[in-house]
Order: sequence, then C-alpha cells, then structure tokens
Amino acid sequence: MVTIEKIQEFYANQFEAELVQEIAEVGQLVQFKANDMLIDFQQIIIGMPLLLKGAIKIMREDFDEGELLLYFLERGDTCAMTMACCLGNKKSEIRAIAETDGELIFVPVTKMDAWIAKYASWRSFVFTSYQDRLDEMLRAIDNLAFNDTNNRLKNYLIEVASVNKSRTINKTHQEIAYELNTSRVVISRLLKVLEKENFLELNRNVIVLK
DNA sequence: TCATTAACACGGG
DNA sequence: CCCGTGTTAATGA
Repeated sequence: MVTIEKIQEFYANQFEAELVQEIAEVGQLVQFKANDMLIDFQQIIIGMPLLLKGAIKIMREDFDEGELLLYFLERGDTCAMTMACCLGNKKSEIRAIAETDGELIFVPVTKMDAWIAKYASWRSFVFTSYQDRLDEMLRAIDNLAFNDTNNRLKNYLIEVASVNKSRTINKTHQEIAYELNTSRVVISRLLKVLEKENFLELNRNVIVLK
C-alpha cells in the first residue's frame, strides 16, 4: 500500500489532495534494484510508473540486436512510452532497466484515462511529461547525429555520474559500448585518451571522473 | 579517417 | 582459470 506521505513528498505541489488520495488507494509501491529489467520490448504495459527514487535507463533496440541508450528517468519522472502504450493498448517499443536501486509507484492503466478527464493536475502532468520526454529524445537524436563518439562518450559519462550522484562509475568498457551501440575497442581507446587528458581515471570495473 | 571484428597478451581476483 | 583491459592488424564505409 502506498502511503499518502510518500506521494506528497515527491508530487505534493503537483497533484490536488483528492488525486493524491486516489493514487494512494490504487497505487502499488515497488522497490527495485540496479539492473532489474522493468519493461522489455514487446511487453504489454499494464500500469504506469511514477518514479520516486533512483534512476531508470530507457533503451531502444536496434534493427540488428544492438541497443542504444535514449535517456534516463529520475525522481518525479514517468515514462511517456508507457502512457502511449496504456492509452493506445500497444506493446512496448523500449526497454527500461534500473540504473540504480530505487522505488516507484505503479498506477494501473484503468485509472489513467479516468484521471485525465477528472483532474486538471493529472492532465497537465501527463502533457508536460510528454513534452519532457520529447525534449530528451531530441537531445538524444542531436547527440547521435551531430556528435562524434568521443563527445557521445563524454556526455554519457557525465550523465551517468549525474544520475548515480557519484563521480565513480561502476561499468565495464563492454557495458558502455553496448549502451552507446559501438564496440569495446573504441571505448577502451577513447577512455585511454580521456585518461591522458586527465578527464578521468581508469581502474578495473571502475571509472572515476575528475 | 575512424569504426568494426578478430585475435592475443597481460594481470588481478 | 576467467574476465576485463589494452593493443594491433586487417578490412570497410
């Protein structure tokens, strides 16, 4: 059961009391661990997540089995894909994997529709979420189209450090290569250069930004 | 020029 | 020994 306090803590200024009450009644509190798979491709979405704590990475599958990191979700965010799926009864086009440990509230699909009509605050939450995700998607596309791998890697490292709230990144070169949809050789080489530039420090399984 | 794939050596756990 | 890392050589876009 979701406590009203928890919802208020994170969404207090956004939702009217009555809506907070309803979320508390039907919402389901879910704890997740880093690397938990929360949503997979083709999966049918049965609920919508309201992220309280932690970070979730949203991945897109490539035509040839590769993957690509689109963006991270953080506290107060929700997944636009989920909303699109809920409203359109479609399967997921993305994969959501926990980047860190965290906590979210799961709201059943059935309520989503009703609340859009009933609560102005929910309606604007849904719309601004769409807007935010679209903006992030555009940034992801720009990054991909106009940046070389070196800059993509830098941006990626900075973003990862930010969502983990730590300058220490616990990832292997292979994992990074996978998320940026490139090869490990390239990542190893670029990281080595960045180390020489004193941008970071390399250790086994650990990268420390300076 | 820069990425990819394959291959290999090194070394820490 | 296994895995992550660093590097090279060949090939391609």
